[in-house]
Amino acid sequence: MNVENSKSQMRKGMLEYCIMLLLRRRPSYANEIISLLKSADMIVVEGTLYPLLTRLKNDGMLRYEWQESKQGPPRKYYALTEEGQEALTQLDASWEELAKTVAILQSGQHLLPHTE
Amino acid sequence: MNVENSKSQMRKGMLEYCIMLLLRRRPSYANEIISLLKSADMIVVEGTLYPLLTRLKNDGMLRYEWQESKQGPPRKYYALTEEGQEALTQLDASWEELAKTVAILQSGQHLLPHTE
DNA sequence: CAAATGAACCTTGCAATACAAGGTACTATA
DNA sequence: TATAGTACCTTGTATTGCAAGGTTCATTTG
Repeated sequence: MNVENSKSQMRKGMLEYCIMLLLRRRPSYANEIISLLKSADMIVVEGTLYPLLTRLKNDGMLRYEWQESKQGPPRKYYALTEEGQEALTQLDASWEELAKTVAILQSGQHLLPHTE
Repeated sequence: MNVENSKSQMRKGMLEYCIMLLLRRRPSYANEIISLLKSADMIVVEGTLYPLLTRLKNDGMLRYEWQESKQGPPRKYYALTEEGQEALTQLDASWEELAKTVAILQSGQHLLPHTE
């Protein structure tokens, strides 16, 4: 992921950002991520999440580790890499900017001098 | 546009919202919208904007009106319809929610009780 | 007055991606 | 041993942002 592109990505979706925020706290596996996001009122489904996790892993943002579970099959725990942590820091900044932009648009300060 | 769908849309892009925010202030035409968004640090290009305006118009959110210009060809001024204004109010609320969700995720309050 | 420039409009094709739907494998329980 | 539950993943479709290219009209310039 390059940072130039991040604002563009952010326009499309907050999802990557939200998932990385989750993983900043602690490693997690797909079904847990879905539950956690649901508990934060953000809906995600498997068909969205799996490709996204793979994408982030291929971009070097995440790595995973198989871990046995006491109930059911083993789980693939994803965690942020060093690179992922740095990227996330930049996404934090992008989110700040985006929120600021929206605030400006909401307040109407975007008005240009009347050039007519 | 149905409101059920709006949060989903918002995940993908803030663009519709931002454009409707602009038009809440006053009617505007495509090139001006691009300039205004640029001045608010949000990049949009023609190939994105025209289809989007058409979509919003077809959904009943916008209407337009031709207006002569002192320089160059006439301009198509877009404005929010009644319905568009109502939808925008709901988008305001969706944005609130999204921002709150992000805040929760940033703070780590999303952690579920450890079910192991 | 012809040509170039600029400002407005719009369309087409591509790539990314969210989601619905469906599929596989392992574990535990009935 | 069959069913349910939990985990993994893939495929196909629809949306949509964007790059690139195209048209029209008015003004300016050669």
